[in-house]
Amino acid sequence: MPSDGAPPLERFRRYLGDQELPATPQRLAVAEAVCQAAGHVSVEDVAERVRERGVAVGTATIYRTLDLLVRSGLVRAYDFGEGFRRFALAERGGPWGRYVCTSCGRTDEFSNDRLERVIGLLAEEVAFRPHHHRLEVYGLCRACQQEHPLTHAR
Amino acid sequence: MPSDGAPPLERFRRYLGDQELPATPQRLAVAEAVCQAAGHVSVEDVAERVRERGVAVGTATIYRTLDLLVRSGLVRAYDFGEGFRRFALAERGGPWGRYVCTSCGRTDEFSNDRLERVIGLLAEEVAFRPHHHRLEVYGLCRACQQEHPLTHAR
DNA sequence: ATGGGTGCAAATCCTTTGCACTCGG
DNA sequence: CCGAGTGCAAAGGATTTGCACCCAT
Repeated sequence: MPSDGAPPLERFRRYLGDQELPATPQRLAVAEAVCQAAGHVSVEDVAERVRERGVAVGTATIYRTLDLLVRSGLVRAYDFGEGFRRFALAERGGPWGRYVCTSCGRTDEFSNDRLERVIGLLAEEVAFRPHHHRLEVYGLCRACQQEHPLTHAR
Repeated sequence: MPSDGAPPLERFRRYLGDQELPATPQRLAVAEAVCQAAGHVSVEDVAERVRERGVAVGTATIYRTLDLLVRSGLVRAYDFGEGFRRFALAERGGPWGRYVCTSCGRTDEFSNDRLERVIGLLAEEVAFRPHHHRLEVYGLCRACQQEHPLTHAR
């Protein structure tokens, strides 16, 4: 149910309406900040974006609104092991896989239909109904395969 | 290079030797606690296990030793979004996938050769050399598909 | 004696919570 | 006037760090 044809912000408005929650300027500003961001934003990123648009929103409200966005299914929370969470629009068809270089830390996103299909089939075998998934592949990126023979990162 | 035929503790000893680091009783106790644990242990779990064996180890040392274990490649750190990290032996052939029920929170581990092969092939296409990977599939477990039409969890 | 490892406690950092204030109805 | 949403600051938890102490070399 997280996705249909309407623009993200409109969907959020609708969600708020359904839940009998007021669509305050702060909530909309936070939602807009996350929706217009390219990748996975941190709470700090959101605060910065919101501030740039001239809207003052307290940290607590940002966290509370992100929670709403996640509950609404519009946004998804990620934990990349950085010690804090990131948030991103839960676009249907968006990338759900990442290559993480354990040497330089650089990451690259991807997604693949065949892989997705295999995952779905496997889930079906154990009667699990998948909603979405996330794959992290750790290893060495092209550049680091030649340099550093071995290094690690937090 | 994380895996060969030797028992885990022995490999850790070897790693410490290679790095010119002393194999102190605390380090070995922590390593043993993680190696003998069945699943993914938290720092608190480790502290408890170590204490049960009558060895006194400070929290800081547990964290420092876990860091060493991760660097050695023997142990892997996981972040299941619980707000703290878990650690587990990086066994070759161990499960690397998880079904996470977004309704009841229950998880189930798995791994699959075919899937692994597809992942390897995809990585090869972009010249990424995978070392290990982790797949998280979110959705509804068999039980929750019937009850709660929709619920969410942190 | 010397360098490193440890343990304790203080310090950090992200996130949540308590509470008084404000605004719209 | 009332209830909900906010912002601030304090609280909470996990993890890291500073520093004195202790041990093995």
